[in-house]
Amino acid sequence: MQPDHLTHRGSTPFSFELIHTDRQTGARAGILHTAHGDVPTPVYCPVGTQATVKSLDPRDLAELDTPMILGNTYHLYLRPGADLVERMGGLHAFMGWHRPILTDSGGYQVFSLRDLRQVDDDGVTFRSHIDGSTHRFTPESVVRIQEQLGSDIAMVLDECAEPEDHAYNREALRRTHLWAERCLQAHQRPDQALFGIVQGGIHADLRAQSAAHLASLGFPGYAIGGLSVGESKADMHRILRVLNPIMPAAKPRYLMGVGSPEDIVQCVALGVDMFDCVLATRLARNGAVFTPEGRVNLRNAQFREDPRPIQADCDCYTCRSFSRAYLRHLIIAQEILAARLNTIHNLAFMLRLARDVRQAILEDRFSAFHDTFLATYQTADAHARRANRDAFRASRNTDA
RNA sequence: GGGCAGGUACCCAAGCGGCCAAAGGGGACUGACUGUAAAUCAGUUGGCUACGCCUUCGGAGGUUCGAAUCCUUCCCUGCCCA
Repeated sequence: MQPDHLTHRGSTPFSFELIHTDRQTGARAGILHTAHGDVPTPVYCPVGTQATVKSLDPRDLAELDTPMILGNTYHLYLRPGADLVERMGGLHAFMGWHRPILTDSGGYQVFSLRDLRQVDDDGVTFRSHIDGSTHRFTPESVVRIQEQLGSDIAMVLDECAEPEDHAYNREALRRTHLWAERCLQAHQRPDQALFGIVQGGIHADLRAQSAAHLASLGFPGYAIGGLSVGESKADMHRILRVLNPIMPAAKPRYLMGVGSPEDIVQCVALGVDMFDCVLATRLARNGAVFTPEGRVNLRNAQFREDPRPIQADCDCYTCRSFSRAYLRHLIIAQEILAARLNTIHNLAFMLRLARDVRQAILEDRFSAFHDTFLATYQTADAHARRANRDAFRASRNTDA
């Protein structure tokens, strides 16, 4: 369907081409060559956990020029089942998306579904969030499931931990390293890349140790997991600063589960090449949209009769066609179109941001881009927060 | 004209002597959301010179230490009978 994205490369279809490093910041621009086509980096990947980017279809994603999306091992294993997806021709064919797919291993569910699972050195046992049935995940089974799904990039099973507790993170790290080796051993599919995942919470010593150990195993790409799970931005940035100089420069760095628009800009400056995040799509479904001036909650009464599009200079279908007043109406009326139109805009915003960032890097002007973007975006954000805080205080004063 | 059932906050609706500024919905308003158990979740929703006071349960009057709750009367709504 997209011949331009089908660049097969024999038995080693995956590679990372580092094209340019920004002179001032060290931010990187490159290309991921995958079995289903090339992905320019830095890249932001929309999340399609259950073989769909919620509320959109592949045509929408193609129109947005989405380079790559995520799927999820845990969720697709439970429903509809990896065997079924395999019989249906693999995840790409099953969901009608023929560009690259990255699958998460279920490591995040170790964190998000922590009340429903038990971890031991050999793997993780989940009680299904759907029907309560018991399911065992091991490094080998997780690799096998992802091979059945046929994603272009698969992830090792890892233990995404609460970021604070040093002792627990050391244990989780030990297991994650054990599992990384076993995943590598088990992995067979030559048209699929398997990435390792650096863990270690907010602890620089553990992170350094993890990065070194995984590098010694020789993965084609490295993810940074266990961030943006409750720790402060300062901690997240500190850890990225620790990792930036010690992660293999020739391999892609994937910051899992991040982030917001400002996260993308800030973390690219700290050497990250790949991102994925549910934030854009989830916020969209809950009525919040991105603008260059910051996040806007379209439910707010101030937009009731606002004839403007979300963002005047945005070329997405939503901004070309609809007013804030209409979008607000759809949200308030709980119409499904609201989710779709808002999602289209938020993804357009994120994907454009990644493209703009990349262009700025290629032209050695990323530093200025970074400063300008954050000054505009964070100022608006700060204004909004201050206004909210004042309103909150005022309401407290009135109540008390 | 007679009989019956009703009139409670923005709407619907519980309460039927004190624990009632008044349950529960809805609506409205606000916030949160970062490898998706999320088209979800949380808070606010009479006023004020606020650890207390003022106004409010159709209107007016009364009983009572105390009334949304009991009594009288008037107004209004619905149904039934003339």
